[in-house]
Amino acid sequence: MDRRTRVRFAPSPTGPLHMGGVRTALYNYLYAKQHGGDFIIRIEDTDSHRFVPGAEKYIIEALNWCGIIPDEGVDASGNVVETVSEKHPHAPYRQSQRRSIYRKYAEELVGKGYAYYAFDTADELAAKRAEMEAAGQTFIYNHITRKSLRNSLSMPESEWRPLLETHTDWTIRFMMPENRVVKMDDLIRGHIEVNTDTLDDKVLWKKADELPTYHLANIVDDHLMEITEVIRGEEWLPSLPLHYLLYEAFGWQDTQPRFAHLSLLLKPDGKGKLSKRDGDRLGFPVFPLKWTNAEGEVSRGYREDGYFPEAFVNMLAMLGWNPGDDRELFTMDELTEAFSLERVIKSGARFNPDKAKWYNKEYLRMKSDDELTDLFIPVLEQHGMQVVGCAKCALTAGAEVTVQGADFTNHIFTRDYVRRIVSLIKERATFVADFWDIASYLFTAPVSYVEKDAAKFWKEENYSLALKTADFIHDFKGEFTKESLEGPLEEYIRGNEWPMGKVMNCLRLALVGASSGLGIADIVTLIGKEEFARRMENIKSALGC
RNA sequence: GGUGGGUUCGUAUAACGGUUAGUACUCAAGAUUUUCAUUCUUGCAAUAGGGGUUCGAUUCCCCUACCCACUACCA
Repeated sequence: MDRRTRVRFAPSPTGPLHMGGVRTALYNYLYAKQHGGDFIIRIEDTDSHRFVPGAEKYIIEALNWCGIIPDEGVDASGNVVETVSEKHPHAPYRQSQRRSIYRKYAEELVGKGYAYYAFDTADELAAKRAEMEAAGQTFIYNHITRKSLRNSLSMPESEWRPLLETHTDWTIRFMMPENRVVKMDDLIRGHIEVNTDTLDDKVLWKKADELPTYHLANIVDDHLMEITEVIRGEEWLPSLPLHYLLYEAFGWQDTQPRFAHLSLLLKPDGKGKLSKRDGDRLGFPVFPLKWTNAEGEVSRGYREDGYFPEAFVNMLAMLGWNPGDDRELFTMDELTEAFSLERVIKSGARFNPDKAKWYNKEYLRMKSDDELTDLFIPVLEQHGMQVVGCAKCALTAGAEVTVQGADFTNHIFTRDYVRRIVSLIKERATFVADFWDIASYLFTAPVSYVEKDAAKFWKEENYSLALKTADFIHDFKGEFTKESLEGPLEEYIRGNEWPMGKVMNCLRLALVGASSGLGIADIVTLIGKEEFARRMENIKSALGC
């Protein structure tokens, strides 16, 4: 009764982990941490036909990026553990490497009369299914049909026993009891009852691959690994009765885990569950990390799109769960503290890309200027800018001593210059990459002027005043900082009774190339008088005066 | 078709059986600002439908509608 809490995330390496899968892993992780228990990773690769190279690595890397670190099943260098150790007592954690242990459990069920050998080929069954469907009926392999099919129940032992050796693709099927009501409890959905007559005799083990199917492997491993709660997707709810019956057949009811089935993530619009196509269609990632498939098709990832993992995780956590009050921003530790399966929503949650962006924006403004500067520097370098005065940057010899803040002709800037800009623009951005779009004019002079804005402001009655204002700024004798310039500048324009908006926007046009951006005092003190003068000359020759 | 699950503003969600049905995102308007953005204020907008039970139902029960999942020797 006082068992240590142990939960597991058991993905199938058939492709990149979908954000819904990340959420399932997250809820498992939060549950484990909250109860001071273990979070285990197990790779369910019993279907060799659907194996995708690289998928396993992707899944672990994705979880790692999200801060969802397994206690067991994956080692410190991110590899799935294959050999038993104190920390990983249930190795291997890949079902394909556990194949030897499943057959005996399947045979045990046959011996106890809970399962039987079946010799029908997949083709035969498919034909039968098609035949009955054509007649408007549904084929189910169950207590009614199994008598007329080829198996150890319908054939005499003398006939089927030799087939075990000669036949290469027989299976072991679970013998679903007749007309029994299975009573189940789900931590999220409550009590559920299902009559076994609606269920079929599921394949538990297949000779052709010498491997179990999901159902058997899952139950055996959950039992062996002492799993206490199974938190998984809603698509498993229909097989819950089978799983209950399997625990019963093995006599493992005492340690049977409790189950919680999570609802699915739905498309932002229309009907159905969220798919990769929705992301392509509506312009958002559905995968945590970028993924390139065998055909070379690339799927974008939240990481590459510039999302912070904390924001992504926070957003996912709130999709189908809430703390019961109005709080929306949570660190992983706070989520661990507040999480509860009781407050997980039963209905499907429609994913909202706008909300995901909002989360990132919130996290971006919580970051320190230094941290954001570090992230912005690579973006600047991609745009051909060079930043000096930081360990990470490639330093041109002597550059640090010669550059005073900004060198526009050589595109060299000090880290401090970048940091000052970051602190001014961080509230305007959703992603770090936005910084460039917002502030490129602080690194390189505008090469064109937005036509609409130019037409609106660059008129003689305005720019004649702006030119005089530019002279005033140029001749300003005080300390050339925003703080000391701003007041006198405003005073100067107001004192002359000039239209503030028009004058400022003419200057802004020259400095930014558009009528948007930071305050004029901010811009000129940042770029310096020299660059300011150059940009005034540029606009005069470009637009005339 | 069968079985199971689900249904509160456009979206995510809150509401011991008693609230003017709250909050956030989006959107719109206004204020502030030298522009843009930010910020602030305000607004738009929901209990799927029908029956019960009850003094009283978003909440409990039933029916209908709609949505989703499952219905493989895939997970």
